[in-house]
Amino acid sequence: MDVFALFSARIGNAMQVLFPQAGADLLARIVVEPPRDPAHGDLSTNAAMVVAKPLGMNPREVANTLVEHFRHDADVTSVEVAGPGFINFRLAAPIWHQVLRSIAELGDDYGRSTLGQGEAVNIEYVSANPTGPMHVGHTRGAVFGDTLASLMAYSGYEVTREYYINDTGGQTITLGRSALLRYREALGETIEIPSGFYPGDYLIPVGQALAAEHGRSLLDMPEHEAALIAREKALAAMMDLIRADLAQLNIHHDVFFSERTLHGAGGDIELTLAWLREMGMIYEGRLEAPKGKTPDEWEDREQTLFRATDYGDDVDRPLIKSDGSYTYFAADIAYHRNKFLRGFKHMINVLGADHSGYVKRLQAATKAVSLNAADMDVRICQLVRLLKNGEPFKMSKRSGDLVTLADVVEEVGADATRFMLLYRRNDAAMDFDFAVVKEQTKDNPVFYVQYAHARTHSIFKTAARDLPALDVSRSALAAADIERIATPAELDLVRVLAAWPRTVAAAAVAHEPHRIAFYVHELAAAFHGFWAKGKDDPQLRFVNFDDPMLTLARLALVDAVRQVILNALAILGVSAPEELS
RNA sequence: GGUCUCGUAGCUCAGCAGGAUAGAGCACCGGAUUCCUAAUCCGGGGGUCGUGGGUUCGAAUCCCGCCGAGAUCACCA
Repeated sequence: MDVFALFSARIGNAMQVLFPQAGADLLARIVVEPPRDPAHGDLSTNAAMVVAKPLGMNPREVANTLVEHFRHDADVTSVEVAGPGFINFRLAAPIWHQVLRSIAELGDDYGRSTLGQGEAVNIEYVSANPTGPMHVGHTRGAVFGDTLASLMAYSGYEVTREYYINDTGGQTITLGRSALLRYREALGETIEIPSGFYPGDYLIPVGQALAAEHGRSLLDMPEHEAALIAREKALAAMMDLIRADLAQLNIHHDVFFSERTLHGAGGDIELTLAWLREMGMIYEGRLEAPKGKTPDEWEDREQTLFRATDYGDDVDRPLIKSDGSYTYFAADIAYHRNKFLRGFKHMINVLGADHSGYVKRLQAATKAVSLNAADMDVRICQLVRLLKNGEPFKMSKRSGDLVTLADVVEEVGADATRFMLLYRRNDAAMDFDFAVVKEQTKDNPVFYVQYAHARTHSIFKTAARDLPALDVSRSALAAADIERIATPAELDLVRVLAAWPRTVAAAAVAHEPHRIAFYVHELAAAFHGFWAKGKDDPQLRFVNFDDPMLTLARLALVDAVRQVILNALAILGVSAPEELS
């Protein structure tokens, strides 16, 4: 149950009855939300202010009419007009008790919704080039995309997690040639790796595998042929490497889409270009050189262009290179048409900061190939600056100067990595300080939240120790006399729990998983705060020797907190240990 | 030069599809431990929300100009 949704509906209905002259579009602007200042009550609505002016009425007059309507509502203890025309509600205890029952009943599903109405969403993230292990730069987008996918799935969307493999083009040839050098090395030659090649150690096993499989036979064929064989081996090995890296953060994709399958005669690129041509979205023309910074090798030539400007892009985009092959973007248009034809009307791409210039053309492509039937949201993850005690930090174990994802996970663990990366908005650059992340104090939000969860379990242990006769099974908790939850401090905690469904829905709509991280931190704080009240006032302790029934009711509250923390951490992909060592 | 993102307390950041006196953590100051894990809690000081306009009953939030920081700019993927 979502109290805000409940009252939003009730207030909407009341307004419709009381002010039939107000249109549906006007009523849609009414918001029911928790006031920023808790002193103003539990719920607040702007209904009167929204409606007043268009109806030529005084806001307070409208408000008073609505207040009269709710004055005798049993679920409302007080309702009053405030400020310029806000209406503040204070809800009766039974409403909060219903929230607790609802959490117990729904369990893992408390917060789950049908917001997405089962619509298919394709979320593409990571899509790192298969030329080496994952580095930190990829990690933020990987965690963000994975969590967004979980969030959307939890909110009723049919989510497909997709990875686009760039397994064609010049860099893959370079990869093949680099692997070939390692092959020679495996055969006993002393090699030197020229600049422009991939120098990382991670290609050594690929060279060894090639030697084991082919003996010396690759040496007898032309380099470019041997490189193609080496390329296949290397690509497969790199994808295995990347999958293993992602698995360390519990990130998995449903679909690995190979760019290569788009190419070739009768392939998607060819079909898409033919279709675009038919639709008049392609023409032959010239582009102006970019102003300010003219590339050295700029060549003014007539080329095949996609009318991206018709769909909001800044310039039209080339589709065919001077050597006759397709541009990367041509493949990307075909790829997004492929997504659309697979039934996705909602697409989300998670990209790194270096792709910010790519957003408009991607959206243009999506609009064009779907004839405006699909939407594309591009979430840019800004840079992560690695620090150690405030100093810029570099580690390198596996690949040149880069800090790898595996390095980070090894250093701070998967939970901390995920949580810290999610405890920021995606579109702001962030610092990631290893020293802080490794700390096990309240300065570290991961441990703060996990500790709150562990504490809920610890309370149950205490209860079992101190009141061994008390039945605290699931069914006993469900039958607890929940009305005993009545002090203001307890109800404040329930209020935080009540905000969970609303928080999830808002985060899903906005595509902002960080809100989940902030919420669960807030819930942990509310819980720790209530726990500490038991120090000053033993009556507020969860476990009360003299009153087993009150204890049981309080344990039901603790269980609800446990459940909601668990639900939030599940979306974030962070584990919820029952005790911290 | 174009485009995109960001600019909120000394520091790191929230601010929920414009709302009522702008919040949290760190740091700083002062408290709480015979008692459910002090891995925690309570209190205090500290901000012209970069800046100037505009829209609105109402702007940190939306629009425009300017200043500053970062990213990016055909034929790489």
